[in-house]
Amino acid sequence: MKIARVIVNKTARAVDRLFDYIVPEALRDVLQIGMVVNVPFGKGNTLIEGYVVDFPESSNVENLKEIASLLSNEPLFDQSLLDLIYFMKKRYFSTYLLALKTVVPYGLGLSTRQDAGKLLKGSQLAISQDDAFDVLENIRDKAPMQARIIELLMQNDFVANCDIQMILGCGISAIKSLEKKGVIELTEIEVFRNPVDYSKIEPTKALVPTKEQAIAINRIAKSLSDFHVFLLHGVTGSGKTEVFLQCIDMVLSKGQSAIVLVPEISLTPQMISRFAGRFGKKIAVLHSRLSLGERNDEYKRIKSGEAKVVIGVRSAVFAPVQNLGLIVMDEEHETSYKSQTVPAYHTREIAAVRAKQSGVPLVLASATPSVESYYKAQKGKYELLTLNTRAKESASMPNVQIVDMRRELADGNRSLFSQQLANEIRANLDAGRQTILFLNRRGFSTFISCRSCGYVVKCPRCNIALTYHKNKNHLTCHYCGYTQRNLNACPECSSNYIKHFGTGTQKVEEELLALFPEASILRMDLDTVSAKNSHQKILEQFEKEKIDILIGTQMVTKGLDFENVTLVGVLAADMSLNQDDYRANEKTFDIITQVSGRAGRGAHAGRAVIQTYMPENSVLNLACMQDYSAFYKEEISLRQALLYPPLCDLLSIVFTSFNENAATSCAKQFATFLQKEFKKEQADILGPSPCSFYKINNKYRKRILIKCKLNDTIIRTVSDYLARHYKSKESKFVTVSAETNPVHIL
DNA sequence: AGCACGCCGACT
DNA sequence: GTCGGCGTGCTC
Repeated sequence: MKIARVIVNKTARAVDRLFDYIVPEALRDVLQIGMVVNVPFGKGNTLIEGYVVDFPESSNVENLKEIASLLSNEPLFDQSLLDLIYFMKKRYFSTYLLALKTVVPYGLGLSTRQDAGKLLKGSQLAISQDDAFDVLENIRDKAPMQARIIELLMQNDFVANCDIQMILGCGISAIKSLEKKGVIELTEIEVFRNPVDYSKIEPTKALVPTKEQAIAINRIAKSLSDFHVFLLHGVTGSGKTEVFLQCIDMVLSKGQSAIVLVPEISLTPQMISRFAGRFGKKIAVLHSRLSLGERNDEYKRIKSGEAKVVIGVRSAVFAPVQNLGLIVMDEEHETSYKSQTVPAYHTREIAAVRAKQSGVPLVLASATPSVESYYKAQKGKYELLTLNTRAKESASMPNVQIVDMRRELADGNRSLFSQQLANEIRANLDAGRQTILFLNRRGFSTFISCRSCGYVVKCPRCNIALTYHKNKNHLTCHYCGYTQRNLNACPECSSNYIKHFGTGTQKVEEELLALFPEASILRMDLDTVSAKNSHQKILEQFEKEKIDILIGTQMVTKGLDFENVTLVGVLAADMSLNQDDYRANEKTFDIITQVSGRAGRGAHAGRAVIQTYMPENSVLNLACMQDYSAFYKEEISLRQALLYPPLCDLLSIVFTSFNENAATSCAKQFATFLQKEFKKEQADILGPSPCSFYKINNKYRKRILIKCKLNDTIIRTVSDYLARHYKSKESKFVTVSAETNPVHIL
């Protein structure tokens, strides 16, 4: 009797196990690991999807049920991706199913179709998720196909009509009748069609490498058939991309494939055309704006071996390439490489596992490497390759000045702009050059406070200061969306001195317009970058329409390369320096370096002005001098002294509950248990303490933070606890989640 | 997650 | 006496 072991398509942690089924006679020779089957499950023997992971000799379970049918002709994953699924389940405290769905995105096994045209017609829900649940219950029996369409739309905001028909095998009529009922609405959206427009691509040839580039290329070339991690540390403009291109070329000539990982924000048409120019139609592009059908098409091209160079964001690290020969990870320090949902994997770790599996090199690259990676390079775990000079000789490093804002205040200047920055902006306007103004901290909100009694207007659900939106004159909670009317008088002391406070990009824009009424100004922040492609459009507008000043948040720091920008202003460096996060220094160094690297890319000398209330701060000063290794030395000794990563791992365990006491007692119990359990381990157990955002959507959140070197014992102890918790009654009131090395400790 | 079993209150 | 509420427990 042949037995298949499967992961079942049930999200609950209670069924996070492998299940055995009898393989029917007809499938005995057909069934392979990675295939999708229908299996009877539970008391009602309802059919659900199962994913084959093993063919065990025997099973401990009696009365096995039989697989009902085969759903896919070819496997969704192979043994090495399966190993990755197991690795992720363990390392990131995930379930089998969530790990599987991360490695193998939805719909992969299904047939694909070609679609042409720039506008794609599709459907999206016209009702709320909650209402959708109600509708779902009402029509599930009467119109099962419509129910499945609603389910699909509840998981994906927008799905193209043709994709719905392809995935569910339905006709247009089911979609139309949902539209008639008002459950969905059909709209046309512009999608990133055929990711690459080859008609506009000019083929390019390899450039002659600089001395430093040649050394790096040769060194990587020598390790092409070994697992080896390189850290390519190259100053901005030093030509890292050319190094990748030439290494990939060598990989291709060996008949192998390469994966190139980039942060979402760097995956611009310019970036893509650079690879397309060199490798033509051998490239595949994977990013979040592809339609389901397009993603399927790209996966198919990758799987078949037609596409040999995969360029993509975080999730592209799972691309099912044939005969992997190299993985490149650009801007390796970027925090967007860390997933924020379960399994909260770090792309760098996954890339290392895959490179090791295939016995090929991994190249990490950055102008400001993460302290973790540089530490590993210092310890000899990674090999450091350095590019110190800019590839274009004409481009010089910018002149950076730090301005003391305390002095400005003492001199009676209470505006957001120091005298010096104002003068520089004026000079730039007169010279017809462009300026970028950078306000750290995304969405640093204009909160409302009373200057008479100190009362701050907060969200009644989340206890977070509400953000003032001037154009609508209302207050909004950026966590749960709670919105209320603006206040004229303080609810505490009735004073009229209740005003908005703090600095947002809107405020900067206002003050700037008052100072320079003739200047054309463009703002780029979360409010203006909401529509699809808008980020790119704003940048194009800035470049083409010769806008004088661009004001923005983090978004303006990346990938801008405009010849005519000769001045960059950082309005309040202190905001990022004073964040409550152990990486505040690292983030600040990164941002200031990137920002000052933006100026002076062309023939004209660039200037940067950094405004701060702590002008003597060494992080700021080292960033201005672009002295990474001095910064690293300082920072690593700090991390050493306080025991922070990379000298240990941080394990965050969050307890969430509607019942405050339940969250607290559950967290306390676990903390006590861990204290006992980890006596032999070198582990610091902090808390339980309230999360920085203690109350979100009426749920209370307590956290235990474990500082330790993650090892198998610690991982097992925590995941055993999670498993036990989800079997107990307590799990009904308290949800527990664990995350390794979170990016934000909120 | 779903589904069945089972043990209590309100009905023809 | 029975119908149905949802608390409890299991799923190869």
